[in-house]
Amino acid sequence: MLALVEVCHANVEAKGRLCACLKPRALGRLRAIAADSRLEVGDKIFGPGDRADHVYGLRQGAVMLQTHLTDGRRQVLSFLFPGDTFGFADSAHHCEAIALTRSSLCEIPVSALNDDPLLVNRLRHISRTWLVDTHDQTLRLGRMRAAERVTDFLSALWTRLGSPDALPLPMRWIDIADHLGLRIETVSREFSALRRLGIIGPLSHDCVLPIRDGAALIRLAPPRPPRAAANCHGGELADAS
Amino acid sequence: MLALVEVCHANVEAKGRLCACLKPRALGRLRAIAADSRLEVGDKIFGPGDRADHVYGLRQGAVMLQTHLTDGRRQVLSFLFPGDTFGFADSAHHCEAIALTRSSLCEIPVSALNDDPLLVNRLRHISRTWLVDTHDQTLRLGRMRAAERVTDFLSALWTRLGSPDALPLPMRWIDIADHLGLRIETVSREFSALRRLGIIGPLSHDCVLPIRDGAALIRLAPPRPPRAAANCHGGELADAS
DNA sequence: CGTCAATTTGATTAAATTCAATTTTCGTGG
DNA sequence: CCACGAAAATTGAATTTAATCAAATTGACG
Repeated sequence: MLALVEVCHANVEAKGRLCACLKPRALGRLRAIAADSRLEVGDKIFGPGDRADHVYGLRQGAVMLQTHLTDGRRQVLSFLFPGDTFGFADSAHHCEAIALTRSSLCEIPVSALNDDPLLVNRLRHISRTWLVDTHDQTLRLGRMRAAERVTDFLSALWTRLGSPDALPLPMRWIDIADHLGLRIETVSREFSALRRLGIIGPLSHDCVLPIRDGAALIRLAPPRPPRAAANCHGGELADAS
Repeated sequence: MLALVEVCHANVEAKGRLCACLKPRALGRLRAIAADSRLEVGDKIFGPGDRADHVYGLRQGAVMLQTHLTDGRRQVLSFLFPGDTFGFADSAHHCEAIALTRSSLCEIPVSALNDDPLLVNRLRHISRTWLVDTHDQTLRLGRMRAAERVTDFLSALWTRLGSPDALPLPMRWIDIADHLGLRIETVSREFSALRRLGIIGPLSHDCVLPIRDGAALIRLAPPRPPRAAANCHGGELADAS
């Protein structure tokens, strides 16, 4: 089964497709060492303190990363979708990874990743993408108001998933609230406002949000300065192939 | 001149000391390819869109990383101190690096870093440290109130610099405000409150903040679950030496 | 159909921002 | 060395935003 190839086509702007840009031979090696696993809703993939000896590629479903304060306050660090690669950490993980839906992922032992220079480069690229992404989130939390956080979150996700007609939102409001530094009520109010404006439709039974006016969604999010186009085939990857 | 060795001893918990854990031979190689540069207050090291062909080790002084929205709102992503390594990015930088004080740093061409597997590992370790750090900041912005952000920021910095009697704060209030997602007035009020409690002293002329009661500072910051001790000599570095 | 959980909506409150002065600090030049 | 002006920091209201409190509504599921 060509699982890893499927992953490659899963979504255009995934937070790192491990197998992207790999030549057939390297892809074959990767396929040989990757193990499959299936998850039910709420399953924990790893938690803080767990030994970080694998990286994970999300094939189907959705996952979130989160941390807690000891008093229970929670921050959802990010939502992961098919194609995303995660689990980067030193000896131990510092956050928790939870399946939002029934999911399937492939686990790759980090030891195996050190052998192939192409993969090492690929991983480096992915972890840099992660850093940029996290900085985006920092800006969102630090300098945007509630309505902006919601529209920016939605428009970023919409763009990342390739501007589809409907956005999968497999998480609950409370998860979005804990991601955006807001309360459930505020998230609900902002979604209601967007619905009233005709920008989004009502969330369907199967947790899919119709995007009625993507352009307006992007217009409502605070604009960032144009970013140089990141080319997956360029940069440090070139000199390794 | 043993600049990179100096860097190594600069501070205990730096956001990555590139030369840490290097054997003499590798250190020699690194020293051979590193270039020095000196910066004045406000100097830009790189900006968004600039080609990311070097990584930087801060030897003396202080630097901040920041991003902007087009309407001018700013987020200070992090403050860097001697020993910190920065500049990780794909082909282009996505944020701006500005010298807070007269500084000196060493520039290392990324091309040179790919040769030594020990350095590659070291860089991987550092960029993971970065990710953890950024996630800490996400939690701070997303789930802490103003007073907590300030005490958590100060106590983290205090710990990172080795619990000194006085903390160097070479940035202006506006920079701290833009880092913590607050306004200058709020930052000022919180510092005043801590001063009234006798936890900190008045900021001295040379931008040094006396820490009168570090234990109280840490007690006021919202506690995080205990984190597994990260050992610089352990983890993935072991299998490369 | 009834129950429980999640969401939505409204009213009130608390927190931080904004606005508005002052005060302090710092650099410059007399 | 001191005076002056500009910039930064402090402090005090007033205002705004989002949180909190409190129902009411919707929806999933047995």
